[in-house]
Amino acid sequence: MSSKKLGCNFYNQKTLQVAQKLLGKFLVHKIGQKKIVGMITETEAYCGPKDLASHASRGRTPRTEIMFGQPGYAYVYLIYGMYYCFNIVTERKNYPAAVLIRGIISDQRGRRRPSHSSRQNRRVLPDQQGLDFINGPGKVCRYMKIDKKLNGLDLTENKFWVENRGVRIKKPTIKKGKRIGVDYAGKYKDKLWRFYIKNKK
DNA sequence: CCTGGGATTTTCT
DNA sequence: GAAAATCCCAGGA
Repeated sequence: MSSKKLGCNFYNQKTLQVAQKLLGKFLVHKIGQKKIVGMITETEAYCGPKDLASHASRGRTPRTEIMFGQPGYAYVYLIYGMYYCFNIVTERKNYPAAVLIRGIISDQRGRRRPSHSSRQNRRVLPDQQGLDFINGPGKVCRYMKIDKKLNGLDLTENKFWVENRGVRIKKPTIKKGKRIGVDYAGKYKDKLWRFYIKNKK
């Protein structure tokens, strides 16, 4: 079985590298006896203190402190009052960088979404192969049951991690695009720092 | 196809 | 007090 949890060394590489290498890796969240699993299909890189799209570009704040920490930790924040976004901290301590997980595929067909405010009990629509495509950082967190309690968690421990199951994404199947929702970021807004697997978006 | 607005709360100014 | 690394739905063309 080639199923190996990614360690600190993996995350301590250039963020643009980590963002691409995370495609095809599996996110695992263990809750009691159960695991929620999804294969990562879309990521975005947030690279260093000068990246105006990054929360860390305005320096250390209570929220962004984790981005300045060790690689391999979870950075989870709430946006628009109702959605969480999950990132993985990359690169060395004191260099603020992270990869946002924007999309996954799950093989757990027909799961009900966790109830959420007034919108309850809607199903994730499976495709013909019985896979659930989950596109968007807010939906990834809803599906994986990621919330602020996981902020600051060490992803090399045994609660929430990323593992390699031997899926290899060939270079030509990795597509690049502009990051989403960062029009305010000046010359950084058009960087092609979003990565996704061809035909899995 | 497109545009616009509501939900809801943390964060920074 | 405004904006935010979002999502969903309604309405018009």
